[in-house]
Amino acid sequence: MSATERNIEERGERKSLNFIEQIIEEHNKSERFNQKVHTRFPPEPNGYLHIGHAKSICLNFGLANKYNGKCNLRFDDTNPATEDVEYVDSIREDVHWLGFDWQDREFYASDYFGQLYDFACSLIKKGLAYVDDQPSDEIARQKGTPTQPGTESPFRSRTPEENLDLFERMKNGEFAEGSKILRAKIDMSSPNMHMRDPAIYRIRKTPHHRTGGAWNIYPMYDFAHGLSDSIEGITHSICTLEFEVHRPLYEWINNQLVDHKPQQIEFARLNLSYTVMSKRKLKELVEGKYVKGWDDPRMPTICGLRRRGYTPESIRNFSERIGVARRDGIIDLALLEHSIREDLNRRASRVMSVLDPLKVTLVNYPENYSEEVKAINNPEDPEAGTRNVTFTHELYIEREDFMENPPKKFFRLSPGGMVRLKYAYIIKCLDVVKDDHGNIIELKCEYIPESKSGNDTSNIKVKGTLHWVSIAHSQQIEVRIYDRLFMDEEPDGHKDKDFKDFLNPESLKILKNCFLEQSVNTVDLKQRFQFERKGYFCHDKDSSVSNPVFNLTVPLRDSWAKISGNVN
RNA sequence: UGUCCCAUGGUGUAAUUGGCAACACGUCUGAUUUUGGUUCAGAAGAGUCUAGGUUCGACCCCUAGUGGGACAACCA
Repeated sequence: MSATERNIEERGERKSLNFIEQIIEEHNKSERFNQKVHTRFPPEPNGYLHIGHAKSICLNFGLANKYNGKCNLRFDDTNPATEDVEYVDSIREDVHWLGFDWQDREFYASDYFGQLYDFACSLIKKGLAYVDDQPSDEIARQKGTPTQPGTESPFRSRTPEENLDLFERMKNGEFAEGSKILRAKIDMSSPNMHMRDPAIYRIRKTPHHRTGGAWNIYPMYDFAHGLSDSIEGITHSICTLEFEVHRPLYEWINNQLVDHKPQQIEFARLNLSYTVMSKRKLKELVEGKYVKGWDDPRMPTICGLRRRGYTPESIRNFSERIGVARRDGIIDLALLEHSIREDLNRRASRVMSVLDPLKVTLVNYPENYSEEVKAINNPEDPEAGTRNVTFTHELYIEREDFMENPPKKFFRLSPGGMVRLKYAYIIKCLDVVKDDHGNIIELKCEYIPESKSGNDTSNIKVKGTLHWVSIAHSQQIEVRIYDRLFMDEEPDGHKDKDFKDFLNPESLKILKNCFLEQSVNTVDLKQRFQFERKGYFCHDKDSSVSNPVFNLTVPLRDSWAKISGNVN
């Protein structure tokens, strides 16, 4: 656990409990679950996990951890038509990567298909479930509307014997998909639509990714979920707000069939500004090639954030900070960015890289000479030590660090102006070289020999310090600059517009002419870097030996951008 | 013309009913700084959706209203 996490936790323990913790502590007082806390994270393996899932994962595992309980990983795989092992693997990887361990408790709703079938039979025997032969559209019609009661199915009064027989034959594959369905017999006039004889088992002849062709019928979510929770001894079944209206059904089913009855608790799902979070929309972005895949660094998926350079710790801190409640809202993306900056500031090695090079020639520095200057790897961490960087008469600086006609508060390089090259010398700009089109292509500068970092006797005070690389001692790299994927705070919050209308055309900029100091070995890189004065970067999997690629994780805060009006 | 949930600075969360409200992010000042980063010091910003009620006392309890959300998949 990090110092930040500990601080947050201590603050939390000293102060208030979130509403779920309050419920748990009430249960502990009343001994409802014998002081036990057992949660589960129940993804459906039909898509990749995103930052919203991370909130749920941190919540479920975090609560278990806090109350000395356990948290299971359970795949809610009751719909073979949409699910796949590809997703199972990615989910497993993502939960692990986030830092959580479910030990030997990796379960699948499909593990319980046998038991679930038996439970359905008992429901039938109790006269609380029946097989309906009507087509789905007819059943839907009879459901009524939220304001009008439904009507009862003509098959509602079949005898348990007949239902049992029919249900068994459904299982045996005697009937076509959609021709019959098992429904719970509850109340067609309930104000809660979910209580109007909900479907609990349907015929599906699609092979299941785990049970293969063993089953011709599959339980519906409402039937399988609560019973799976009960089977696993879950005490607190935490889910998002949209399941709130399912809670009466969740409880009805468990009340009919089992002794151990978990408590379902709903919380508001995470919404992040400038992004979309629904699986459907993320899938649309991937399939429509608006992004390069589920792990595109612009995606809010766990794998996308990972590739972007986010650390598990930063995501855990983020979920701690956003809290948990029952009202929906939108979290400011700035909070996520703050979390990763905070983490990377502490641990990322600083290196110098020029992303938009402008050549600087030091006219008074010997041509065939070079010196090694000492650079600090991480000012936040003395243990990180130092490294040497080579200094010569031909350098690159950042193009934006020079202005021919600078505004007042610009304290970088300009004609006649002086600036320090970090860890090296102060230089003075003597001349601006332009091409035929008037573009600046080079600066002729002189260096001040007495100004060398470490033993500066020049007595010159400069306001700016620039990063740089020696042209002869740098390596060319590709840098991918990412910005928010959407230009609107709530891209899916406009009734008359498609969320894709707000796609940011500049969400990815590929810079191929960047130069990185030689000290960095760009082969087989796992660590994250701060490119001085620019931001945090990580090595991308698209890298090759001849073309190293770095992703921008997040830029440094930039108060100059605010002053100069170049705010993102 | 229904049922249920929600409502606290810009954003997100707090506040054993009992000191006109705290924390984080964001914003703004200033200091430090060989990263316009970090750090440090400070500031602005809500009187808790509205109206009643209970109470000596309400962000908190009750009622009504308003606003937002959820609910009619053989999805989860």
